[in-house]
Amino acid sequence: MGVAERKEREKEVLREQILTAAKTLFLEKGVEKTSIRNIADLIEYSPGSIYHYFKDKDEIFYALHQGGFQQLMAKMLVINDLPNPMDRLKAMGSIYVHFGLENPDMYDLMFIKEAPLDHVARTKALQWNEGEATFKFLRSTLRECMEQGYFQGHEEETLSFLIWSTVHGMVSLQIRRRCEVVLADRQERIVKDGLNEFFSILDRQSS
Amino acid sequence: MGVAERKEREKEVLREQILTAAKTLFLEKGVEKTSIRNIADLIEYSPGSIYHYFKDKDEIFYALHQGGFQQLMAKMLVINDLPNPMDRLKAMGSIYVHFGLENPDMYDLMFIKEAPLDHVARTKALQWNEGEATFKFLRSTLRECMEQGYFQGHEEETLSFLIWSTVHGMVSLQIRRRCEVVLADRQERIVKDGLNEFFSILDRQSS
DNA sequence: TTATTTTTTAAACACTGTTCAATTACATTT
DNA sequence: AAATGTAATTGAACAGTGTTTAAAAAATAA
Repeated sequence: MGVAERKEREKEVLREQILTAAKTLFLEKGVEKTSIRNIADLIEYSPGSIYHYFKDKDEIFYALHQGGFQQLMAKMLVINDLPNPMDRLKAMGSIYVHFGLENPDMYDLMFIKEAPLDHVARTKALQWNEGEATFKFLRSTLRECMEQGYFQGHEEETLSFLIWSTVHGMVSLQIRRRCEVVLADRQERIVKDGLNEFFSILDRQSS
Repeated sequence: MGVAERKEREKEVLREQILTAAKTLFLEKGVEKTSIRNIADLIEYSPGSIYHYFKDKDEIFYALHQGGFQQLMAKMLVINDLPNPMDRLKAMGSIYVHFGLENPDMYDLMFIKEAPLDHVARTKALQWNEGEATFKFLRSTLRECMEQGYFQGHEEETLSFLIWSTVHGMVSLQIRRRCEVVLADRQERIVKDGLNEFFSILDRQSS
């Protein structure tokens, strides 16, 4: 009687096909220009059939953004090698910024676009788990830094938010093309240079 | 023979009507949900007529974003009262953040949305003048701070970008609903609290 | 008045996300 | 093997989008 299980698996296969097609199109054209009909064309199904696997377009891009968080988290895990928490904190910053610069569309979806958060808001009950897990990771690293005497007089959660904001700010200004304000020959390097300035400030935050 | 001038004025009046209608709709529904047909309905013209005054939708929202920069710049000018450049720098940060929190849709248009920069890119020759003027204002304030001994060992343009990124990061994470990661009762205050943590770090950057 | 230019319009084009009744495919029961 | 019931799939339709264009209307100039 394994037929129900088999059908369940087949359903999962098609769900993955939809996501793969969506990701392919999204990475070459962006979210807005990836239509349900485009996705349907690519997997050779009718547009309506997509709606048997996802309740709307936002849910598709929510699922893609989840994949992005898995990618980012996998990269983050290598910092566990570093014994010094301050080194870990800076490594997290580097990984985060590089992920954003190398995967601008995925970063955009994860941290700028409205679609994933719209989906979270509609399917109430849960919060934005993906962001929460990443933020907790930053918080715990910062806590260890504070235990070693860094950032005295600061509040852990607020300072975590401030640090996240700094790296997010740089990456998102770059992705959304607001770096035109700096000299043309600097635009390529401004985020990496900014990150190093940030590190030198962080280093000075010990007692 | 002032007829050409009169017609020029009349054309300008209608242009302003379009912008006023666009701003009204945009502030209550956002950019994406403000359609050319909506705007046309509001000013009681046909949709096609809009295109005699603006070459496309992006140009309309570019014009609105210009208005936002005028608003922000007007608020910024009051800092000239402060004699201490470090006070001015912090006041700029406060004004910037408060502007973003009080005018989230306009901030979004100015610093996050693609539309205005798409228009800048299409009408080549010029860069993003609005952003550039604001950035220069920050740079000159920071330069004065550095002349007074703050931020030694830092590079002016890069540090300006870093500071801008920090405040932009906080505001944009809030506007795009990524602040759900902090405790619910903190979400209202997290940006203002973060700004204060930032100020305390800035204060420590003197020799 | 006629001619010319400018402004305005309605219709069309090629799209979009989403819904839904009807059809097809498949598994279970008789 | 035939009939039944369920799940998957489809095509058409709905109500919208930005934009273009030929034609009409209005305003100005001759």
